[in-house]
This record gives sequence, C-alpha cells and structure tokens, in this order.
Amino acid sequence: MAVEVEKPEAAGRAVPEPSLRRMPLYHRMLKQLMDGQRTQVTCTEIGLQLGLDPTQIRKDLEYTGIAGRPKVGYPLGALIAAIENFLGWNNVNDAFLVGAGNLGAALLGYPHFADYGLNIVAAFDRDEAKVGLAIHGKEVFPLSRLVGLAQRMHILIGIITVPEPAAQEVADLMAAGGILAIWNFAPAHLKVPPQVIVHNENLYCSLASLSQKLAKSLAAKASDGNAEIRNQRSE
Amino acid sequence: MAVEVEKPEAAGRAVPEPSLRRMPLYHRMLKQLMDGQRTQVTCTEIGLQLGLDPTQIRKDLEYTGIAGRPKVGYPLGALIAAIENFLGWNNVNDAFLVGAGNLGAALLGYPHFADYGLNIVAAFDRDEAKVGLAIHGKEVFPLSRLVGLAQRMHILIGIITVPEPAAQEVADLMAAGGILAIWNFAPAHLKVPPQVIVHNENLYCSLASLSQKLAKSLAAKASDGNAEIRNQRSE
DNA sequence: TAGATTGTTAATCGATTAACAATC
DNA sequence: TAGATTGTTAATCGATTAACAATC
Repeated sequence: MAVEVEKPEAAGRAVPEPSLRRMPLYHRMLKQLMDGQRTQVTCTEIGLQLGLDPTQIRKDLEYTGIAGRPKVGYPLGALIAAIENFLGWNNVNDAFLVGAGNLGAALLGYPHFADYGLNIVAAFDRDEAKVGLAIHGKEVFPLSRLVGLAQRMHILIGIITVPEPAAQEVADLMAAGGILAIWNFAPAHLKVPPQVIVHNENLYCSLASLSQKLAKSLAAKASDGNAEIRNQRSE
Repeated sequence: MAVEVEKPEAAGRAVPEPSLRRMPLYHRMLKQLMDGQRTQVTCTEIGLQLGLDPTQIRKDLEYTGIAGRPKVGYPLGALIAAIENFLGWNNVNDAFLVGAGNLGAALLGYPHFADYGLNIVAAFDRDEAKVGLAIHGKEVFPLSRLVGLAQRMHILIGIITVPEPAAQEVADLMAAGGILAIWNFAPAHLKVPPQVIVHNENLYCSLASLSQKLAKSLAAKASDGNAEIRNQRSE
C-alpha cells in the first residue's frame, strides 16, 4: 500500500535571507519605541527611522504572522512578541564555543546573546594553559571532551573561533557530537554532513567589500576632481 | 557655454555585493594551490573545492580583468595578483578603531588585516582607565583626540566597536574627522553624511538568521518523525 | 581531432519596488 | 467623508544559472 506522506507544514516556504537579517533591526527599533509609551506603529514610521522601504517592511512583517490595521498600523507589543516568536527567541538554545582566543573571548563576553536565543554554556580549547580557566564566567574544557559533552547535553549550536587550519577538524568534532548549526568565524570553507547548517562570518569577506567600495569611491572622486579642473580650464 | 562633463570611467558599473564577498574565498583557495607548485587553475576546480557554480566563478573573475584560456584555465599567479589589485589590497589603508572593549581588542589582535588592505594604527576609548594602554601593540587614545588625529593623519577608515548607545556619537566624530568608510560592529542604524560608506556587521542579525533556520529544520524533522509514526501505524 | 573550458548571451529565479483595491 | 495605511498582486530589477559558440 502506497502511503501518502503529508508535506510537513513546518517546512513551508523558505523565508528570504535578507528578510531574516532585517528582523532584529525592526525588533530593536520597536523595543525603543515601546519605552516611549507607544502602542501602535506603522511601516512608514519604521521605514523612515531605518531607511527602508515601507512595502518591504510590510512584507517582512507578514512572515511573523502579525496583522495590522489600515491607517492605524500594528499593535506594538504584539508585533515585538511576533518577531521574537518567529525568530525562536523564546526557546533559548545552548551552544558550545571552540577557540578561546581573542575573538572567542569577545563572543563569550557579548552581552544579551541570551535575549537572542543563544546561550553559550561552555568553551573549548586545545591549549592546555587555557583549560580550566573561566572566561566571562564560562569554563574552558579540553577539545577532547567536546563530542562527549555535546552528545550528553544535547547541544545543537557550535561556534568556531579557532584559527583557520583547525576549523575543519573542529567542525568534524561538532558534527560527531550531534551539533546541527555551526556559526563559523574562521576563514575556512567547512565540509559538513548535509543535516548541518553552516553560517560563515568571514570578516575578510566583509572587509573586502568595504575596502573595494572605498577605493572605487576615491577613484570616482579623483576623476570628478580632474573633470572639474578640465572644465575650469575650458571656461 | 554648456560644458559636457565626462562620465567618470572609474565609477563604471557597480560590482555585485555577493561577487565582492566571494573574492576573498577565491583568493585564499588560490594561495593554498600556489603552495602546491601549481601554475594554472580552472573554474571547475575552484567550484568543486568551494561548492560554487563554475559559471558564477567565471563571471566573478571577469571583474578582476583576468583572461583565461579555454581548456587550460587561468594563470595562478596572475589571477591572485588580479584579485589583490581589484580589491585594493596593494595600497593598505590606515584605520582608527573606537571602543577598546572585548570585541575591539579582538579586532586589534586580528591577524593579517594588513594583508587585506587594512592597517589599524590606533584605538580610542572614552574610558580613562584604558587610555595610554597598548592593546596588541596599538595605543589607546582618548575619544576627544579622534577628530584631530583623523584629520592630521588623513585616516579614511573607522571601526566602531562601542556599545550601541555611543555608536551614533562616534560615527559623527568619524565623519567630522574626514573618515569616509565606517565598519560598524554596534547594533545601531547610523546616520552619516552621504559621502560616508557604512558597513554594518551586526552579529545579532547573523544569529537571527542562523537560529531561525535551526528552529525551522528542527520543526521539519519533528514533523517528518510524526509522519513516520503515522505511516507505521497505518501499515 | 576530440573534449574540456573560456567568454558571452539568454533564461531563470528570487527579492525589491510599484500599483491598487480594501478598510479603518 | 477624506486620507493614510494595510494586504496583495503585478512589474521591475539584479543575481544566478543555463546555453552555446569560440578556442585551446
């Protein structure tokens, strides 16, 4: 007998990455409005504040399931709650961080991650000298204990802040420990099993984009300047 | 007399942001190949290694001005040089970093930024206790000296690693100091003059995207599991 | 030559933006 | 009512992917 498998409604249609990344911007702005005794907010207002198109915001907010009222806008409290619910900030995930160097320590000390669904419960490092230390209140364990502890504690999120050459090995350990989402700060292309989600936070990529734009803007300015000089001469 | 202003060729057609962000990935991979005595490389090969489409890579590489040869590929050394030149990594820009906290210190200690066109020459902080310290060899100056020093040293890049409430004020100081590109790590929407480029590196935005995907993937899995149970029952 | 790869043009896909009816 | 805003559909825009001739 052929069994009709229902399409899991949870899968639904994937939310566009840019929309996901704008959600926290809305959330922060709305929280600030909330402090000012407001109860309603319109897309026009959010757009003005954040420099975004109101239509785009309306479409983004639709993903959260909130309903607004024409001319009035969205109820502020309900909207904030809808965003938090949509992003899964209500059920906080425990996470392991591997690589207790400068950047790792900075993330361990990052404020308010818990408000954003992330709770870093422990750090790991290969360096014996770091093992046993507490950095911003999080204990550092030896790398050898990563797989076992991740399995036992049902850890789902791993953060990689090791140097590039060690990144793949750490990713392998995380996958072996049952971790399903990796936030990777090492400039490396990780190979992971298909069920594991990887998010690369490669600062060199961001920097490349910034510096290329700066170079281009300077070149344009220099060119404008030259044109101006030519124009003055020809007058 | 109406003067015909030539369109500055430097402006050209803007390079897509995704292409810019892939450049460093190519660069790193090619550098590694270079160590292995190779002299040529094809898009097929790069694509296989990085999990990208060869056609996309070919289009990206076209922006650097490199020319390849059918069946042979691109000359490795020339390609690396073309990428570096395209991204402006040959002329390194001096930068100021404001906010010598955890994250700021991590960036001050970030390795190889100079190889990627960025040279952080000084840090600034409002905290008197930090002023005068050297963090990873970079001296910390009081915030009050930012504008003057930026002007005198012709600094073009500013990095913001202060807490959110101070970010706008720091951006204003940077703009006043003649800085043209801001790499902003504070979760704030900065208002800057039109000539200033802002790149936001908001970790909460990345995290939101990651955790929402994880939540969705878990929901799908749970739903699959339920479907399986239903199927077993119906057999 | 045969076959793989480049360079380039066309088709597709997805996100943003515009248009507009419904409604408060 | 008049006018602003939501919700939704269509048009536009830009990036990715496919197709294919040129060529090594």
